[in-house]
Formats: sequence, structure tokens, C-alpha cells
Amino acid sequence: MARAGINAARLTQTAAELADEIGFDQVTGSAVARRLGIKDPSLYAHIANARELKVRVALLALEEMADQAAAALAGRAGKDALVALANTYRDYAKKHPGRYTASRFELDAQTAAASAGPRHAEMTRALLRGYDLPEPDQTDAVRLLGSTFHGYVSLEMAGSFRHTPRDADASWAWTLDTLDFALRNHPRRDSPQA
Amino acid sequence: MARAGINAARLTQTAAELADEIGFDQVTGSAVARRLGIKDPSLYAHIANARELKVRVALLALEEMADQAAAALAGRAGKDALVALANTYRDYAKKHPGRYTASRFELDAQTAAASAGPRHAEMTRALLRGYDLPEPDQTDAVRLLGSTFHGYVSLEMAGSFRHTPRDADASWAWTLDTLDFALRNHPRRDSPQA
DNA sequence: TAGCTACCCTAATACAATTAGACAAATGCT
DNA sequence: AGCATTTGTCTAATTGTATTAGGGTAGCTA
Repeated sequence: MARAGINAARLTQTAAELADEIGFDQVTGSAVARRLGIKDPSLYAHIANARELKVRVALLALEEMADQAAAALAGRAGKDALVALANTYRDYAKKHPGRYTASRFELDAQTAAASAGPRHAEMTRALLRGYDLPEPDQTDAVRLLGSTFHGYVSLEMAGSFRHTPRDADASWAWTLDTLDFALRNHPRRDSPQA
Repeated sequence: MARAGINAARLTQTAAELADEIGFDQVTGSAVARRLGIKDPSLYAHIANARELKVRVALLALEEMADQAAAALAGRAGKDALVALANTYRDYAKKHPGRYTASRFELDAQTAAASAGPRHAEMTRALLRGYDLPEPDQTDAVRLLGSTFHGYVSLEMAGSFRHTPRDADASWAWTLDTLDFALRNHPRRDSPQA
């Protein structure tokens, strides 16, 4: 049989496309093999198991999002930067729902540490420098922003906002306004007294 | 063969327990049947398919959380109520991680409408009356709170906060402080001019 | 060009989901 | 109690996914 020219990157790419089409949870090694015109067992020349395929899609998504976030943040600060970062995630999820879901796939500690995951936290932290928060508030704010962005995107993706007439874009804008307001005006922790 | 005394409720209960032990994604009809000492095909006398089992666990979780939220909110208002509601979700997720994950399982529109899901939104809305927001801000705030609560809980559950020394409880408290502050002080939309 | 390695295949196993059909247990009617 | 019906469980069988073992060849390498 002729060589099919498969490698782990192509499997990952195909799995990512499939995820966006049919949902990350529906992605299966068999489906990927089928789409590439190879037999299931051939997968195992390139990946260890089906889980690795999902992990690779997760890593791809984290990296794509981090790259897009970095591009969106370039040259921006303050609320501008906040909005740019937030929209990067939301837009990515709209365009690549399967990959976005993949990005929430649970990685083991080492894989997570080596992934683009930490870059996201770093970018959020960088953005927050514009708000001049003392530690540990800055860390808390990183968590608040990550939580709200992810929560909003995932609820919206799940359709939770479709039952109320209010436009999801408008609520999103209001949410970002509110976060910006809160971070700018949140009572600062007492500075150490003299 | 003797009757095993199975019904849909017992299947659901068992599936929920299993979810908390091994993770919602790992719950399988076979595993539930195994635990109950029956054969796989016997499941189908009680449920239509494996998806229904997951849907039922999701509905159970939504209802348990709604009941606990209602109890926690009783007699509270303002920030007190906000904290009580938020902690209900976070505590439930800590105690029942599999069920919590199940509660995010995507339901079709009709099932979702008939579920306890809407109660959650109503309770959040009720709580927000203490903040006296005009519409559509109130709706936006419902979405903000839902997003932040869910986002925080799901990131924490996924271990995203374990890599930074800052205590997750402390960040949570700060987050709730910040939301309360934002909702109390957020610039109100202009009232209609005379 | 002989051989090595990588890659793809077929064959086979195991587990999950599901359907069909047999049969006994519970239920209910008379 | 006696009989019919419904219900709950089983065995057998099918399909799809994940995975291992082992064979054969394409294409590089010496």
C-alpha cells in the first residue's frame, strides 16, 4: 500500500476541523482515520492513543488563541486591551467551537505547564498592569477575568442566553464595561502603614 | 430471573454517584448496569438510550443546586445573598464534581425550559433586585454573575488555580467583593430625560 | 543494491450501545 | 384461585470505537 503521508500534525489538524464541525466530544480516532482515508490502526504509528489526539487538539487551540490574543493586545492598554483580549476568546469560540471546547480539556500538570496555557495568564497579568493593582489583588483579578470570559463564552455557546430577548453582544459589552469599571475603582488594599 | 427493582430514578441516582466518583464523562450505561448487578440491555426498559441517562443526571444536578440555592437565599439580601448563591454553586461543585459537570450538559431547548435551569436565572434576578438595576442592565447582570460563578468554579475544578500560590478561597472572596462593588456602584444607565 | 526503518495494512480482542426476541414475575380482572 | 396482560430481565447478536500483534512494502541509507 502506498504511503499516505500522515503525521501527528495532520491528524491533529483533521481532528480540530472535525471538532468544529461535529463537536469536540464527538471526535473519535475512527472518524479522523476515515476522513484521512486510512484504517484505524494506522493512527497508532503517530499517536499513542485516542486521548493523545484530544490533548493535541487542546494544545493547538490554546496556542492559536494565545497567538491571536498576543496580536490583538499589541499596542493596546487599559480598557482597550481588556476588550481586545476578551473578544479574542469570544471570537475564537464563535469561529472554532470545537477547538474552544478542546481548550478546556483537562491536561495533566506537566502538559499544562508546557502548553500555551500559562501565556494566557501572563497576557492577562500584563493587561492588568494598566489597572495598577497591588498583589495579591492582581492575581485575583487574573482569575476574575479568566473566569468571566470563559464563563460567558461557555454559557453563550451552550445557548443559555437564547431564551431572553436581550442581545448577547450587548450584554457582553456591558460585562466588559463593568469589569473595567470594577478594576479601575475597586477599593485598593491598604498600603502598609508607616 | 428475579426482579431487580430498578427504575429510572435509581439508574439516575447510581449514575450521579458514579459521576462524582469517576467523572461525568466516564459515566457509561454499562458501568451503571454493572454497579446495579443487571445486564446492559435491561437498562432499556427504563431509559431510551445512554444520552437520556446523562440528561437525567443533568436535571438532577440542576434541581439539587436550585433547591440548595433557594435554601441559602432564604432571608438574605444584598451582598449576603450574592455570597450565599455563589457559595452554593461552588460548594456543590466541590462536593459533587461529577454532578456539577453534568449540570453543564447541553439540553435541548424544551428539556432545558422544563428543567430547574430557569429557576437559577430567576433566583439571580431576585437577588439583583437588591442592587436596583434598571433593565436591560439587570439581565446583563444576571449573565455576568452566571458567567463568573460558573467560570470560576469550572476553572478551579480544572485545576487552573493550582499553579499560583494564592489561595483559591481568597481569590473567590475578592471576586465576590468586586462583583458586589461593581453592581452597587456601576454607573446607572441614563434615566429617560424629561 | 542490501538492508533498515517507518508506515500502512489485515486480523483479532475488548468494551460500550443498542435491538430482537424469549420467558418469568408481577398485576389485575373475573 | 385462575388466567391474561404487562413489565422487567435475560441471552444472543450487531455495530462502532480503541487497541495490540504481526505482516509486508516504500523509500531512505550505507
